[in-house]
Amino acid sequence: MPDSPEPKFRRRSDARPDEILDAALSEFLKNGYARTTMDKVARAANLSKGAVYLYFPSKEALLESLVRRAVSPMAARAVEALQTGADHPRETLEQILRNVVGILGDEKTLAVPMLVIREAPSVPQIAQIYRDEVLSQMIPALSGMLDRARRAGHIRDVDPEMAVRSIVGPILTHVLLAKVFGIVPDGGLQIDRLVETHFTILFDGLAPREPLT
Amino acid sequence: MPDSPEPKFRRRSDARPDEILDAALSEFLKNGYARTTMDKVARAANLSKGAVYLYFPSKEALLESLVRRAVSPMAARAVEALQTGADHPRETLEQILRNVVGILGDEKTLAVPMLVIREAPSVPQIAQIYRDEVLSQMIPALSGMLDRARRAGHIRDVDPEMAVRSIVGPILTHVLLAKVFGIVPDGGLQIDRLVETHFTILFDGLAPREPLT
Amino acid sequence: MPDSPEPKFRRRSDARPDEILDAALSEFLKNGYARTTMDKVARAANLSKGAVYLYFPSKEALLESLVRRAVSPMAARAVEALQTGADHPRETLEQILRNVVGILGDEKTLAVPMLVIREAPSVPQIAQIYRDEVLSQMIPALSGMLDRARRAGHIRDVDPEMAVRSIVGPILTHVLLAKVFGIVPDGGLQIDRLVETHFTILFDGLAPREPLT
Amino acid sequence: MPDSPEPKFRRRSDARPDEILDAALSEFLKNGYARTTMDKVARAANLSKGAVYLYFPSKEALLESLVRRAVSPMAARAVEALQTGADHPRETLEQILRNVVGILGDEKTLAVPMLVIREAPSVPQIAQIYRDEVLSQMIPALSGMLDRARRAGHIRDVDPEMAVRSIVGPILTHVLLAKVFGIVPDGGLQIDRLVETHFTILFDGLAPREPLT
DNA sequence: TATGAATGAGGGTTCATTCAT
DNA sequence: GATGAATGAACCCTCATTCAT
Repeated sequence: MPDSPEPKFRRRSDARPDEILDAALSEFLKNGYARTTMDKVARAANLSKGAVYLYFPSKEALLESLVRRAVSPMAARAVEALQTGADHPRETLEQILRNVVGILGDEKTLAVPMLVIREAPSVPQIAQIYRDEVLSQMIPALSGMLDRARRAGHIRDVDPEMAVRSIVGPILTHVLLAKVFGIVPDGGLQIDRLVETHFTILFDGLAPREPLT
Repeated sequence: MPDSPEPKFRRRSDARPDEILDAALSEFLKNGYARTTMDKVARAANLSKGAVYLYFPSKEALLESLVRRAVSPMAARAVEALQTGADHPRETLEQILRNVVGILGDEKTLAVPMLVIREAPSVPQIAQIYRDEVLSQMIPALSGMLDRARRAGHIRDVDPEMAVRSIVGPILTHVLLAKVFGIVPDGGLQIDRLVETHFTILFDGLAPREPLT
Repeated sequence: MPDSPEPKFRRRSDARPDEILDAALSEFLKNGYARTTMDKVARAANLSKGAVYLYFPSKEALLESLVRRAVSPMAARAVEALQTGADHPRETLEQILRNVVGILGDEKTLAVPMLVIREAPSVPQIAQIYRDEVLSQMIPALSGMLDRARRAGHIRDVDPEMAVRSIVGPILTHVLLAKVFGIVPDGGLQIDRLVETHFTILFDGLAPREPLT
Repeated sequence: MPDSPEPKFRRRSDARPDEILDAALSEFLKNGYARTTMDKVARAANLSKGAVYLYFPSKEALLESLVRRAVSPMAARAVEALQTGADHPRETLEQILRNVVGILGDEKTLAVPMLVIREAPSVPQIAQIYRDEVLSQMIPALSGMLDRARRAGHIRDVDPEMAVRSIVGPILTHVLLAKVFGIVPDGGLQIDRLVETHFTILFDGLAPREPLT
């Protein structure tokens, strides 16, 4: 990126807002929303503090835009998940989880949910956005699918609403342990190992085939 | 007008620090660490702003102490879990999870982990404390127990380290959905419904006894 | 005021708010409300910026308090004016005007109305306060008195509401010319000369006793 | 999409500065000088922010030019007033006051003096301009005329310099009450009613022809 | 021990002004 | 001439921390 000698004024970047959001996301993740100054965000985007306000009216708007930007593709995935393999059992779930796992590989996509979890209590709007745009679509899609699978006899008779927690919980936990507490298995995140174990348990349970106890 | 109906001799008590921590926890929970002023904490503890500094040298020390205080009993439970039902399978896990679930009912105990998750990235000490004092004991205890159970043939051949995520994940997720996003099943948290479903899946899996696929 | 060596913390001045208001008034008059920074006000009151906010929640509150403080004694005078010499003519007016003129001598009392005139368009509250607390009492009092005097035959048949403008107008103009434009008669404000001329014209008019034209 | 219905050849006109001044005046009136941004002025003149700086070097220059522009015709009127009705009494004054009253009807002409009164203390230049170009001509003209009238026996023996305050004061007051405080007689400004009362008092005084007191 | 007035270092935001295009 | 993105200096206000009492 060899700008000749620090061009003081870059020109017409329609990309500006996105650049700023990227910078903001990175800074917010590093120190949290409250501890991040607009100046830091600006500098991370190679801009002056004032310039950020040409694109976003406030710090909160920055956070909100950040979430909104990430939410659209997620909503799309949710709808997709809803429409695919209607009442197939294992394959559908596997596909959905592969999707979810794909997210984990992409730092930037993962970053937003992490941010939302952290900041939701102080900035309820973003919790609401996330809930309305992502969760309120994803969760019913999942539990709906589980319910259909259950009625079709593909899975056992479980409470679909709660079963959803069993499906996403282990993965969420794995990520939280790693990102928040730095608890990572030897040799990296090892998502594959996680997913394999998760699936084994999810479908077949821990109990041996011939119940012992 | 020194309020006469107040207890006659002011307890110069050693309870002061604890009262302050209680107040701090309650305020931090309401608005998050960053948005809570020392003055609010002080007033919630029926003290003046300056007095808080007689017991804690800084706001961050308050947070750290808060975590440290909550961590001791948790560590104890972890050790306990480690020692009880050595290699029994289902019963031990059930007992442990009942323990965990007990925590969920207690707002105050739950509050600290929530706080840690939120503030960990900006205040690495508390993440460290929590990891060292709680997680680093609890997780190996769990996975060790799983490993023993596996070797004894009580459970199937799964990766113990990952299986831990499957055990606590659904519960953690349930709580996060509720506390962060306000996603609560009709009729309240319904921990019992959660646990029942969780156990069914955890031990027996989703797949019907006579595998279909 | 010999403070030994700059006592960093002065103690418990119930006079603080008044000191701050005095400082604010002086600064506002010098440069106008908008151009005066809170820091300047604070320094003029020998305080730090933050300390001002212990007494007044905002810059606007400062201005408003300023006006309110000045308005109370004025309202009192208005009531007084209303009650004195019911329908006497010349003497009453003379007394009232002497009152008004007394104000002109006191820089601090005069300062507030000047401030209000300047800032009213940008801070409508203070215009409202001044109108409600002072003018709405003073003007009807004056015109009421004129009306009674007229009915009693003590003055000629003039429109009382408009005549009020003729009574206070010359004095207000004299002050505005001096304070705003620096147009002062040789030898100072010379209020006496003003009042004498004003009264001559007010009661007897410019026209010679035996009309010439 | 260069708006086609717009006039075909953009007037690169010399009218630009005047348009900008018109816009500035209108905006300054609405919110005061300090609260008006250059951007608002520019937009009100259908220009970009930067373009305003092609015509005026600073915001203050805008204000100063505004005053200067308004001052020329006023000075002309003053001179006119000075030369017409040399030593006639009532008629001359009446004519002059009609002139002044004419100004009151024109919001735009009135606006500048109002602006000057507000901003004078912080922008001494404009006070000076106004004083030098308008008041320093108008006041001596008036008092000179009064002096001549007095010596000719057309009016009584009053101090001409102070009598000037009696002439313009009531009108100025009427306008200030209305514009600053919103104190307007029922049914509008009613300048005619004001002038009639003012003249009656100015020439004949309040006292009954046969003095009572 | 306890108070709370006071400090002072920012933080978010605004806006006059500049300048590459 | 004209634009509008960009700057940067303040400004208002907050709040953790200090300290005389």
